[in-house]
Amino acid sequence: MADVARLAGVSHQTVSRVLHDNPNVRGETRERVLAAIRQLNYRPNSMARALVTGRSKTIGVVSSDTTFYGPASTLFGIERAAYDAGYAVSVSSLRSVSSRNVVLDAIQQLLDQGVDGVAVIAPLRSGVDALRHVSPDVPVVALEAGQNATVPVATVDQRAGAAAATRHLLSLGHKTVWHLAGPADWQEAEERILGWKTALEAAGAPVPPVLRGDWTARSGYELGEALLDNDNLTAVFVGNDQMALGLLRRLREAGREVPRDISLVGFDDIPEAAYFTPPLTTVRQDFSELGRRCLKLLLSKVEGEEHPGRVVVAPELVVRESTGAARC
Amino acid sequence: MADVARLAGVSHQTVSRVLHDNPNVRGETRERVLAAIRQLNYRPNSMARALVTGRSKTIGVVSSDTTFYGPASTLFGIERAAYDAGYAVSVSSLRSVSSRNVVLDAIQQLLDQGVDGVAVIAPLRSGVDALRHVSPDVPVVALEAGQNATVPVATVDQRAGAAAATRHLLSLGHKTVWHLAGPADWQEAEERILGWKTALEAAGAPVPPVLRGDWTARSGYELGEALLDNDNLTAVFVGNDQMALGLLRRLREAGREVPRDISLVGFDDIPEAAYFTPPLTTVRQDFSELGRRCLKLLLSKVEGEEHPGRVVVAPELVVRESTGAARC
DNA sequence: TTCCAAATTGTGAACGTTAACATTGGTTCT
DNA sequence: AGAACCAATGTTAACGTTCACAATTTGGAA
Repeated sequence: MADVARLAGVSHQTVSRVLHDNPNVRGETRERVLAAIRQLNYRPNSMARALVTGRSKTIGVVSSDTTFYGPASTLFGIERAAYDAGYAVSVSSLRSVSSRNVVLDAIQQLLDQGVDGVAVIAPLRSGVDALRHVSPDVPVVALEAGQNATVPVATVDQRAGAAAATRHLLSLGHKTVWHLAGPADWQEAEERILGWKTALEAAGAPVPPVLRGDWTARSGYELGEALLDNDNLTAVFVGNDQMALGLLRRLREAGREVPRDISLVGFDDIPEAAYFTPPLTTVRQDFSELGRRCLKLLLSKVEGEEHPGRVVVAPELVVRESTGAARC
Repeated sequence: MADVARLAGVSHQTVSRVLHDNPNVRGETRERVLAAIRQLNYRPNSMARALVTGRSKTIGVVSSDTTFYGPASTLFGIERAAYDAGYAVSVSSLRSVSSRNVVLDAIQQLLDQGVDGVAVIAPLRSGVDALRHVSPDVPVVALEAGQNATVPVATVDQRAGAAAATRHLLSLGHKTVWHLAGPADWQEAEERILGWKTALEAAGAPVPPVLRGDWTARSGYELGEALLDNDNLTAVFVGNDQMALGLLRRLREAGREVPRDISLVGFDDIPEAAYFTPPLTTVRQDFSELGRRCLKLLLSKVEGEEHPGRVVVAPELVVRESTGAARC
């Protein structure tokens, strides 16, 4: 910067002013500085800037498992939103969310690293619990966390999605809908159970016991066993598309045809869902929108502005061919 | 830091020395400083440190499409390796790799942001081409780039994987193997074609024309059409698992059974592959290993050390139920 | 004791930027 | 004409580290 100033015959401060589009610079001077910048191929040093301003224009994202479709898409959504807002993104993925300290440590590490704020993709209960221990003045927002979080939350309305899926099946004439849920410590799994149960009760339908999977296709396959024992089974709302895939496979092996014998609804709308056999009816989450809203929330918290404690994105039921009318 | 020094009754430099485990500090002094650090809950400012050392202990990753399984896993692999090496990771995902400037701009932006080095997940030809224009002294390594790159490359041996898949099918008695490839501008797609073709030629089998998909299940489904026209078709090596899924669906619709009528091999081993109908034989890539090797390569380039221009990770054929002996 | 080397600690100046205030010169107003 | 302002620019001091030395203390050997 000193070099640029010297070449342009001005002080470093004037260079700084040109860089910041400060209006109090004569047009001719500005041109001279700009020319010097180009000639020397000068790039501002963001570290020095961050050091003096206390702002790094970087946000941190701590994510549990970036190989799952949901977290990965969420991360991607945040990244795009951040880029558009002129922010860089630093990620920290946890190998396990076992102890609550893991989450807190990751946040602290990101903060030490100089990020302006942190978004925590905390689909697990334990992760949400950890957030209870961050002091309210550190700029942290959570994604996919439940109601009772102490930090601002951006989330897709899981309950509404589950309810829509359940109502869809009921409206096709099914007497009731079984539910193959995700692991108990996943917040989303609980929300989906709640939405499913509420919809069932509202329709006066019996509420079957909840089956627990672990989101993998394998668990969907294995839980198919328990489901098959039951012979008045005609409709299943599955907690995510992968498990639905596993279940689909198990049902086929058992000679049950979808949707003729059994109707299935998944959750997530992974890109492959439209190519399952049969194409899967599922609930789509808009991760781009979620990322945008999350970032907006985070930045307003960084700026210390007024902000809502919770933003909610609506999911969308995508009807394909895995659901059909109940057999009489 | 000044506060810590004051509280411990030493100079700031001594605090710095304690922080760096410098041996020339008396044990008792070290304890006093450590106590002060704890008491004040002091955290070193990484910006200030980076400013003076010129090292930020951060690497950048530019990635094309983090929603595809390959790039996402690669990113995750790098992140883990970086974490273990004490490095933070800053990501920059491109919405499109259309123009070559997009890649260069992303690299420059990361560099401006202060990263020590950049790993480019550049599966597209255009991305690789862009790398030709980065000067050899900027610490950049590419992943999944081809042979003719001018920067160091870490990659999975696509050719070996494709050859293994093809040989597996030939060994089951199939007269030849068709190939459903990825888009022409994807480096990996070309490498897989090359491996497939080489294996075919080595076995003296005829080489059918290459079919081009775009990695999505949809394209696999649609290209099934062209494949079905051909009636001496018994084996297909598909460029990735998603397309295999789509093809699987198309074959089922056409009444062709897998593996009885047609054998299929995919590529990637996505978590769902084991739960396709039937479970998919595929080629697994070890992304953790790739991430580790890539990081090692990048860091040695950052340090200006001696390093190999190219590291290669071996893939692994995973045999499941989508492949069987050719019908006589 | 006396002195030298090693071990320990301290000092001042960087790193590259922005913030706050000071200075200059030219207008405008009275 | 003089004061008072405004626009344009410059000056100095931070920000929180590390680096290169300088200064002090310590422990033995002479």
